[in-house]
Amino acid sequence: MPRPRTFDEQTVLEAAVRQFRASGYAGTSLDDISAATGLGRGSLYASFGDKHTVFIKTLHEYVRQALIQTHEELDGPDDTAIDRLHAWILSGAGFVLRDDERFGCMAGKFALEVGDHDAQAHDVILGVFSEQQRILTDCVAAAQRHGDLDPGANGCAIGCMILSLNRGMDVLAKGGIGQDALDAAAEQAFQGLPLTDAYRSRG
Amino acid sequence: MPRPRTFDEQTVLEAAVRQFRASGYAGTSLDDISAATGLGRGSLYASFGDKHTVFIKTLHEYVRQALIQTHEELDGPDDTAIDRLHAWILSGAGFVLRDDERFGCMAGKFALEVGDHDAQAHDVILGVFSEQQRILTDCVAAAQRHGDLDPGANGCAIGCMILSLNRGMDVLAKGGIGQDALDAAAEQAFQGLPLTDAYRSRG
DNA sequence: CCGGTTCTGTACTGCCCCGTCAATAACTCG
DNA sequence: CGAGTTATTGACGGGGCAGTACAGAACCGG
Repeated sequence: MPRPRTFDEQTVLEAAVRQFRASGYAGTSLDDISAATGLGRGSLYASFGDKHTVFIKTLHEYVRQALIQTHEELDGPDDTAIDRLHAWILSGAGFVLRDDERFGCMAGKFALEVGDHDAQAHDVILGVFSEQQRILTDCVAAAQRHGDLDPGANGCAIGCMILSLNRGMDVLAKGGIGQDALDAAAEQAFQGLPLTDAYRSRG
Repeated sequence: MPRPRTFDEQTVLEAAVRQFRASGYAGTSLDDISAATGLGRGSLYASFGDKHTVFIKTLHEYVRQALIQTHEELDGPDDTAIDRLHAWILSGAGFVLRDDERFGCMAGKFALEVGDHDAQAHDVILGVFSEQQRILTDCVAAAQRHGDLDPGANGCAIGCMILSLNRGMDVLAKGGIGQDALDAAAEQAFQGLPLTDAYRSRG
């Protein structure tokens, strides 16, 4: 009975994510989204609502994928938890540069652009930051259980510190600070964790 | 002979800085700037050029003031260098919240918004980040001279790490992460510096 | 008091943008 | 094969935007 859609909702959202990440919220017009997704303006409105609704949906889509990725990178057995943390900290340095299209973290970008005056976006962004911090804290706890990190350390503070560092590296990388400096800073931060003698003598 | 200006260039630039920080580049119209500064559009064009020129000038103005402030906070005698570093790291946590108008670092904001496709802005931003990193590195060196930090440590990496952490805290604070968590993360980062036994036993 | 020079405000133009609407196309069930 | 339902397209209107142009106001030396 009904005419079927000719587009895949997921694909459209991913294109919209790229567009918003490239141009920001205020800098992206509906025509841009229309061009990026291949959908006409009418179809966009019919299927996704107005510009702000599209934006929130793309933000949700990004968060969904980002959290999947963060889980993949940090969840795992206790005995390699410290290695996962190490890799994650270092990866932050090259995140912007490795990324195919040189985007940084979308949540970070929009925390600064619309975090103040867009309550819906703020909620989504706070959600992803909180969850990433939680995943990091879990990974720290795993490393503590395995005896690689001081069991008396404040895992929550360490998680927040690592997350903060990663977001900051996005900013500096976008600002033009070189990868060498960021790599050295990341390694410095890792060495500053309360690593146990057991880990240091082994590593 | 000529009719004198009724505005102070500095004051106008400061108002423009506030406006751009509040709304971003794409989100700020010339009417917004006109309203914020009290100048008509004609005066703006005659005195400051077009929108992008105004923006670059405001960015320069911000950078000028930010670097003055960073010098004030970090320059000083060797024996209190470690305390200045400590205070600076902790202050990053409350930067956004302490700030009267809850802005974060302007350079960080625009590194993410226009860093990719605005070469002039990129240069200014890279300049302030590089200089802040240098000031931090100098302060680290001072603390090393005084025996509070391991003299073998890589001061440049530490400076970059601290700067990265500060920019990241702006992002997380804007994203809604609470000040308590950020304070704890900042203290964690400071304790992770290669502090000497001499400092720890004293402090 | 007056003229020249500079500043200031407003009105204007052309463009883009958001959101909507009506007409058209595609599909499936009967 | 036709009718009803839904997707899609392209065009339209109201509004805001950047940048310009022009007329008037303010000032100061003579």
